[in-house]
Amino acid sequence: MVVEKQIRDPEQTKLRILAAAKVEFAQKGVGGARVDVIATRAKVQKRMMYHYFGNKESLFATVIEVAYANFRDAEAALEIEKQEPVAALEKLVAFTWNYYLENPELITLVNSENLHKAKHIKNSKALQKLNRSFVDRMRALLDRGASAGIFRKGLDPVQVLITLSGGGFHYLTNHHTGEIVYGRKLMTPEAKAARLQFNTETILRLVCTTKHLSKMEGV
Amino acid sequence: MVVEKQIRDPEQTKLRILAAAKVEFAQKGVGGARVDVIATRAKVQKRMMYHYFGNKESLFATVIEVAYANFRDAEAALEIEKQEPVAALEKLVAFTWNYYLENPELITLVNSENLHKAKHIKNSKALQKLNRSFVDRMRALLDRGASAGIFRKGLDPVQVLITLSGGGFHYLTNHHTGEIVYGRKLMTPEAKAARLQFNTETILRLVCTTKHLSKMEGV
DNA sequence: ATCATAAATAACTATTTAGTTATTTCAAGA
DNA sequence: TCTTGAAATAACTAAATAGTTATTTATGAT
Repeated sequence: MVVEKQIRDPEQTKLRILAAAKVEFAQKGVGGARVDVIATRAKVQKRMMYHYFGNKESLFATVIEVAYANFRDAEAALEIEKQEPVAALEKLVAFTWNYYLENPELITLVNSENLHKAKHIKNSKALQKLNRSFVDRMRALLDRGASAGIFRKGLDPVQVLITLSGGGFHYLTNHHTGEIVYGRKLMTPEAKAARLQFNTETILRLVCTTKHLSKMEGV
Repeated sequence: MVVEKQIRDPEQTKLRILAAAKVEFAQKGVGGARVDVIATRAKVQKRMMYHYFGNKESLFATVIEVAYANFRDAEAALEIEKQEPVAALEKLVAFTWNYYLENPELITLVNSENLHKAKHIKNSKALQKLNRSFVDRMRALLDRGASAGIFRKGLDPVQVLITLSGGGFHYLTNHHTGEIVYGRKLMTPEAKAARLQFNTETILRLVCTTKHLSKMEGV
C-alpha cells in the first residue's frame, strides 16, 4: 500500500475549512449544515476542524466574521469621499448590489446569523470598529451633499444605509419566493439590471432635494 | 393508575401541530427544527404529526403556505382601491410594516423557504392565485395615481412592491445584526416609529411626481 | 542528529433524530 | 347495540451526527 507523504500547512488547512464551511453554512444554515460535509469538501480530517475552530458554532462565528470584514474592507476601498455626492451615492448603490451578486453566500450567512439573534458576532470588537466607520462615511457623504444644496438636510445616515442595502439585499435573498409571489423571473440579466437602476433611482429620489430632482430630467 | 379519557378532535389536533410547528420552524429554521419539540409543544403524540402531515418537510410546506395565505388575505381586506392614491399607498406601507411586526414568524419562515429555493411553495396554485391579484392591486393603484397626475407614469408595480415590503422586511429580519452594524437600538418604540415614517417617505418620494412632491411640504 | 511540538490521521462513541411498528380506544353510522 | 374506521397512545429503531480518544508523523529550533 502506497502511503502519501503527509504534507503540513496549517494556514492552508484553516483556509480550506473556512471556504468549505462558508458554502455549507450558506446553503443549509447553521442547523442544517453538516460537519462531515464540511470536512469532506475541505479535504481535511474532521478532527482538524475541532483542532482549529473548537466546534461547529465557533466555526460559523469565524465564517460570518470574515465575510463581514471582507465586505466592509471592499466598501472602504471605494473611497467614495473622493467623488462628488451624486456620483458617490450611485457608486455605493452599484457596489453594494454587485457585491451581493458576486458573494451570494454573504446574504444567507447574514440571514442565518439573524436567526440566531446575532449571538456569534455580538462581541466582536473588530466588526464594531469596521462598522462604525462605515456609518461615518455615509454621514460625511450626506453632509457634503447637503452643504452643496444637492441633498436634503437632516437625513439619518442609518436609515439611508438600511434602505440602500435593503433594496438589493431584500430582492436577492427573497428572489426564490419572489418569483412565485410576483409571477416573474427576477434573476435574468435584464431583471438584475432593471433592479439596480430602480434602486439607484429610489435612493436618489429619497436623498436629493426636490429642487435638484426637478433638474435631473432622466431620473 | 388514573387513565385520562381519550378525547378526539382531529381539527384541533392539526391546528395545535401547525401552531407549534410555525413557532419552531420560525425559531430554528427547517434544518434546526426538531419534530419532538413540535410534538411536545403541541401536546400531541409525535405520531400524529406523521399521520396528518406525512413528514417534517410537508409540515413546513403547510406552515408556510398558511402563513402566506393569511398575509395576503389581510392585505386584500384593506380595500385600498377605495381610497385616494396617496392615502392608499400610506395605508399599504403601514399595514405591511405592522403585519410584519405583529407576525414575526412570517419573516423567518419566508427566509427559510428561500434558503430552500422556495421548493415547498413552488407548486402551490392557491398561492399563485392570491399573489396574482396582489400585484394587480398595486398596478391599479399606480395607474389611478398616474391618471390623477399625482404619481409618475410607467412605474413597475413589482419594483415598487419589492421596495415597499423590503423597507420593512429587511429592517426587521436583520435587526439583530443591524444593531451591531449600525451601533444603535433598532427595536425600541421610537426606532420602529421612525422606520415606518422613513419608509413611507421613501415610497412617496419614489412614486410621486416631482411637481407633486414640491407641493407636499412636510414630506 | 534529535527533540519537542504541533499537524495530521484513524477509529470510535454517546446521543440525537426522523420516522415506524404495533396496539388501544373512541365515536359515528347501520 | 354492534361494528368499523379513524384517532390517539406507546414503545421502538436504524441512521445520522457532533464531538473524542488515541496514535502517528512532519518540521523547525537547538
